[in-house]
Amino acid sequence: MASETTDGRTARAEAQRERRREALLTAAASLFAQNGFHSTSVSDVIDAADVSRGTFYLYFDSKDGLFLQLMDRFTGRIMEVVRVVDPEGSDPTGEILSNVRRIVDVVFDNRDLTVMVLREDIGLRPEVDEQLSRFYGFLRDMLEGALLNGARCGLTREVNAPVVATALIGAIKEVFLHHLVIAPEHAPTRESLAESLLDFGLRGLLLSPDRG
Amino acid sequence: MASETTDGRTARAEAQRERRREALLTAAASLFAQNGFHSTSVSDVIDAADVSRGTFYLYFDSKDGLFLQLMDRFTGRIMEVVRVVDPEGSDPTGEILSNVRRIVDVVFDNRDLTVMVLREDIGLRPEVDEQLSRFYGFLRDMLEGALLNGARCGLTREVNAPVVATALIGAIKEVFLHHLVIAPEHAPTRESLAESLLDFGLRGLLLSPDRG
Amino acid sequence: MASETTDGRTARAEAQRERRREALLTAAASLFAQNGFHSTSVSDVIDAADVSRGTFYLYFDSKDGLFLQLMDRFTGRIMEVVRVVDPEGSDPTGEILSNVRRIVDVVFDNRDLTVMVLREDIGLRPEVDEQLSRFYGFLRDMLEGALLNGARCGLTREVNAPVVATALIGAIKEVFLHHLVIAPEHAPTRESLAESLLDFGLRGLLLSPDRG
Amino acid sequence: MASETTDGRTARAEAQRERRREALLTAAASLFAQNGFHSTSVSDVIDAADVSRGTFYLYFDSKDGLFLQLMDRFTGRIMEVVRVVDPEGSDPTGEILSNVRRIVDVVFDNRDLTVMVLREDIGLRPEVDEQLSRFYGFLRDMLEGALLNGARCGLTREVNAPVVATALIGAIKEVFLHHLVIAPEHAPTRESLAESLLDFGLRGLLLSPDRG
DNA sequence: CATGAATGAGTGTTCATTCAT
DNA sequence: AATGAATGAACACTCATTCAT
Repeated sequence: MASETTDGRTARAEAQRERRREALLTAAASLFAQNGFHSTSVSDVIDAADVSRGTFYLYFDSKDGLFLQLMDRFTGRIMEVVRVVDPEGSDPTGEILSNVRRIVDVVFDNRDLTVMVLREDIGLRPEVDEQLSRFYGFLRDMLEGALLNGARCGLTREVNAPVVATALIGAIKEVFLHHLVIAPEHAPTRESLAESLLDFGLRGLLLSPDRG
Repeated sequence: MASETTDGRTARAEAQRERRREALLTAAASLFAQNGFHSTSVSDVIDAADVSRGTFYLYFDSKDGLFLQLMDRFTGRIMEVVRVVDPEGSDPTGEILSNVRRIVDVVFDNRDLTVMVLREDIGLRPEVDEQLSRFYGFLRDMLEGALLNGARCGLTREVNAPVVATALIGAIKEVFLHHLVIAPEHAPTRESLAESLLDFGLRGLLLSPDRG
Repeated sequence: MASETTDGRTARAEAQRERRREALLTAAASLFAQNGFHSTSVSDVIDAADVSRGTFYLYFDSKDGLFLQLMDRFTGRIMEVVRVVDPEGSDPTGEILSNVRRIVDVVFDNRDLTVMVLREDIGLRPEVDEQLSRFYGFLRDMLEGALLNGARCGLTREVNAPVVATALIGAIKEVFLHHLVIAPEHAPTRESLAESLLDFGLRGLLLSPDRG
Repeated sequence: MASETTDGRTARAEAQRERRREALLTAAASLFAQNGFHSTSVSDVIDAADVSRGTFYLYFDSKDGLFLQLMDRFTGRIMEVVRVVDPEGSDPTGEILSNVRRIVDVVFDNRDLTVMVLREDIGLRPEVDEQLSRFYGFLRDMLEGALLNGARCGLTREVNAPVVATALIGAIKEVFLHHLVIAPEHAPTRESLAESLLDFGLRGLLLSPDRG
């Protein structure tokens, strides 16, 4: 009985802890996305989450630590939904489209996280860098692999895979950033966005590749 | 004679001024590129330029003013070098390649400025925003115009011009950022970089455009 | 019990806060009185109050805000103590004397505040101005009203009320400033000061009013 | 001849010097009057006088030195026009009125200087203090003497001379300050101002001195 | 576990004064 | 004599982090 009560208490406390934690993360994501990391103070975050100053540091090591956890969430969710495409499978471009669609879904369902990460620059703080490098490295490897596979199977042209992979990542980032931050009022539907991205990436612009 | 002496003195003073100014701009560009705007203090800049605190404010209104001037330099140099492409001219893709080559030249000759600008986020400080918006707006207009013209002349496929223009800008930014910051040791030659960019942008990835 | 403990803690914390606050206000009043607003830096104040830099801004918005609060204290205490004089009452000059005595008391009990306010000039900082205007406006209205009432009842001569009210204020200010700052060693007693002020204000200098 | 030429040059140079000096003094008086000593920078002064930075320090030791010279001008002009009143002369109150009129004239003819001095507080900078003390001491002595003389001759009542002298000075200062700074639009004529001051000072407010 | 008062290093900026030309 | 570029100490203020309660 006593232990059950204690468990009950512990459970309630645990739930409370989780709620607080989530409140802080959500508030921070929103603020970081809206005003950037530097312009968001710990005060802003604890005010928005309605949590005391000291409590903040019970949940996170530092402002940087909070940011890293948020970034972790985002990169994790993206990496979860990206699947290796088998170029010799029955429908490789369909698989690519599925990947893009799933990414678009994660992005649209985590706007604040996305904007926050897209805004963060590489090369400034070591820990952030390390994580972002891992993330973009993962994406780049995925894309490079697909490009090489595609070329090997005669599906795609032979291209400078590292450059093109980087370019594709940049293209995707910019399109998302544009529609989430700069001109959110003109945001297309998820489906049309996914198709435009794919269309652009796969087919390029020339009417016939032989004319260039 | 007297006036010549005076002129000589004035000219020498003027030259000295210009040297100081340049020292400050160069030092600042390097620091902003390396550590970002927020992590670079005025103290860092004046230490690097070996100039006193007060002198800094003789040359620039504020830290923001300095940043804006640097950004101006970069955006100005890029915009100087981009020419409208006539899709009905004798060699439109050649003209595009020339544009890309000139941009690559400006970027490689102004690494610090490039990195500094590429790192700067839109949506945080109004004055910076305004200028960046103008810059990217200019690029986007240029690209959209080219896409529409190309489509009208039957040179390129009809695409969602705004999205594709945005994607192209992102692709270019990421490639530059990657080669200047993330993996400078793997930087390709200017020429191969220009060609890869063009190749990617114009031709896409699929072997035949009909296969998508 | 638990709540009592909590209350006790809260109360103790509250008292500590109030002590700090008072230390800052007192230190600042003394420094402002002695060296003036401009020559007193925030560093001076926090050194005198033995408080850290950040703590200062926990209690006051700004150096200006601190000054305004001090001014508020003084003007408030004076205005609390001034009563409208009924010229048709049984002893109007007695009531005036009471007012003067009460003012003298506030002044002598708040030397630093008095000196600080008397030294502050109108016409330089808007917020200070506003408050000083209200204060002197209050005094002027009081005096003008008394002069007009007095004249209506045949108690005083008809005078240029606005000018005379201003002159009386100046007279009082100068006398206080003189005795508090310039020659504090010759300071008369409160009583004799009050009487001299009144004597001067009410009766003027001529032996007989008919001789001027 | 040569010496005449030199003299001519010297004279011209001297005149030029004097003109510059005057330009600086005039500009400074205006700025000090309008914005106060602390809010007026050396830059403001040299801009207004159209003189270079270095030149300023050829004419004045420091910003403080400039202020002292201006104060000197004002106190000198006032002290020049104040004459000792002979209480046993044929028209002592007439002489007092003449004094007041002359002071009013100096004040109205040197508004900037007057405002500047009236705004300056005693007790902050030693050199300014010394001079202001001399000035107000002079006025006070003058007034105290007159009061004692007047009382001795049976012209005025016996009053607490030091207090009343101080009060009179304060009254005059406040009235001038009020009409020059706070409400210049309601400024009375010189004559009516002089009369109001005198009327107030000499006759006080009570209808009959016996009724108080 | 939760609190919020306290901290102090650090920020961008100003300005009276100096001095080489 | 005249200039104006250069100086650097000083300023008001911020904010991530700590810790006694």
